[in-house]
Amino acid sequence: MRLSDTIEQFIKAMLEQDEYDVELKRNELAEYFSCAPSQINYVLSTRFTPDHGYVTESRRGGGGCIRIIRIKSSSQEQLLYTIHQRIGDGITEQESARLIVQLTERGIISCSQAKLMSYAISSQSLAVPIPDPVKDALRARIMRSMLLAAAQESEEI
Amino acid sequence: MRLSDTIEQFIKAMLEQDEYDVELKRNELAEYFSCAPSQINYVLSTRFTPDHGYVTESRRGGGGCIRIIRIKSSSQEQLLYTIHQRIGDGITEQESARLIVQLTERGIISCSQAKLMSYAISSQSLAVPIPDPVKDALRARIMRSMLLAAAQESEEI
DNA sequence: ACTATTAATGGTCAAAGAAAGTCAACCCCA
DNA sequence: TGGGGTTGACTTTCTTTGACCATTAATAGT
Repeated sequence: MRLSDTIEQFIKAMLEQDEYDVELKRNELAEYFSCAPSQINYVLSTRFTPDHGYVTESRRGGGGCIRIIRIKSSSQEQLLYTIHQRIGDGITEQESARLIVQLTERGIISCSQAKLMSYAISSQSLAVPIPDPVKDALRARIMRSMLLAAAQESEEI
Repeated sequence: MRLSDTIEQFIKAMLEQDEYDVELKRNELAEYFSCAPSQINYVLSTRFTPDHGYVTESRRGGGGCIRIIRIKSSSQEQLLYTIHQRIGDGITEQESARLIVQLTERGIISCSQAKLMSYAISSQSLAVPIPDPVKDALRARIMRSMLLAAAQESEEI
């Protein structure tokens, strides 16, 4: 079995117990598996991405660590996945607005969240000198991030 | 846990009780935590700045001490306005993070809103090929928009 | 009283240390 | 033989410490 797979399973086992999230030391884990620390990054970036239903955070420096948060597989996550598909590499303001309305109507996100999202990706917000295609790409990224944040929220209840 | 974090929490716990401000002896505190006195300065300068919602004063010489004051805001609208002013033409991810934490701690925005904002202006979101200064400008615009949205929310209550 | 000295504080800054991130080269097997 | 897996050199970020500096209160000397 590949080392990466072993590490992946190890982390998933940790998440089984802790349920919601897990904190780990990159160097300790690398030591434990006798591999290069960057191997851990590889595992995270190939198996613990939002697409896989996870978000990661980290801190450098003394006492630093990596935190892996699982987004529960619920109807929310399914929806997020779908939306993920719908957003793609770029999205216009109108398309975003439509998505936001739909999500609100289905009660997946709150009105407060909807408003924040709309404002965040409004043309007002993005009124900086960059080409339109880049703006659409940017809007897509911001939307994805915000939906991820919302997904985490809906799970913490 | 990091020493700095421990000291930060210790000070915040003191502030909880006294509500408004706290006076402490740098050397005593350093002694208590068995660290270099300058560690206290580090904690103050990284976690108790005006950006974090605090100001500090100090007096040297015999009987000298450090005073940490929590900036009190007259009203939510006032604070939102102030912060709005503080954003200017550009803002980094870290500065934004500080603002968001401050607003959350004061109960002006919810955790849900805070998370959404953090994610919206994360470097992840803004990972498109544009120069850093433009990113900072963009982040400023998005932050302003989102704060505006939040302000409208809190008005409606 | 007035000044000089000393002791008691806190401040600054740069270097060392302790993580994690990045990236490109290599490795290997289906 | 091409794409996923592995490694290590280099970078970035955050923390901790210590040597040296600045200021002030207390005290000693006149």
